[in-house]
Amino acid sequence: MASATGSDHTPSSSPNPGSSCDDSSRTNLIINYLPQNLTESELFKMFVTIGTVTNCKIMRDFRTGYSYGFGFVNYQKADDAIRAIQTLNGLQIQNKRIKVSYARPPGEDRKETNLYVTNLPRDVTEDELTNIFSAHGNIVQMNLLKDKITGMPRGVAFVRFDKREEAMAAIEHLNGTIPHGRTNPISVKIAEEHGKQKAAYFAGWEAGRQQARPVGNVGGQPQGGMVNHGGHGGGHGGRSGGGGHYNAGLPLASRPPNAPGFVHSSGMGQVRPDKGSNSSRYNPIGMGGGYNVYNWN
DNA sequence: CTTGAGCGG
Repeated sequence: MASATGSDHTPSSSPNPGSSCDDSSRTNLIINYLPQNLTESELFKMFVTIGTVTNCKIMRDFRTGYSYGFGFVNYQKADDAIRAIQTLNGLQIQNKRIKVSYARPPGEDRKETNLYVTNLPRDVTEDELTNIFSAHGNIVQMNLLKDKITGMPRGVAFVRFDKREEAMAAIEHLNGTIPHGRTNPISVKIAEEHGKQKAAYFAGWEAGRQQARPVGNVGGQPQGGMVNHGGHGGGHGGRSGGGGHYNAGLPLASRPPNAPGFVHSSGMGQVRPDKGSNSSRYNPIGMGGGYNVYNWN
């Protein structure tokens, strides 16, 4: 590497820019921390500035259309994917800072990588958490929960690993153990994911609450109103992955906040406070090599 | 008792 010969180190080197070369592992990207209101059309518009996009998808709840805040973009050329990471990773969009990194190869186990950690010392820091958990794998994301009212740390955290085996190793080695210099053992287990359902339900409830009084329906089905907005761009310019249906005509959550008749519940409404972007959170960005842990900047 | 949104079609 160090030899300073002319060295045009074209990595992937495209011998035939028109045939085969289907390294989906080098062209497929996952985009994290998308703003809730971002549409696939807007996502596509951003990434097509780099190169030809063959697929663009934002993951949503099936029933409500509520965005999960991440999506996929597949490029035709691997070089464009690299440039997209270099150019768009960490870009601030509205109240979020998106992350652009390679998507995982198919077939890999990507479930159960998120850990729910409780009974932590109240004064634990992200640094300390990182030190403890990184011994068992690549920490991809971390979130120290704080009390909503007092703002004080709750001794609860989420730690997401890259691979499931790493998460399992962390459980094996850390669950029930006492952190150095402490007296209480911490609890480490797989995080439940019912939060998705809750958010989806909440979005559906929020969407339907303005057109029918919650008389007997409180807690019932979201009963949305077939809004079906969504910037259906239609084709996204080029063959943007045939699957471009946004949820198949279901109650949508993407309701304009200023829509007529929209009641902004002043007490608790707010589908998502959004917590002021990702400011004080550990959000390492994977660049280059794959989905490794890197830092912002 | 578990966040915001890190892996689909």
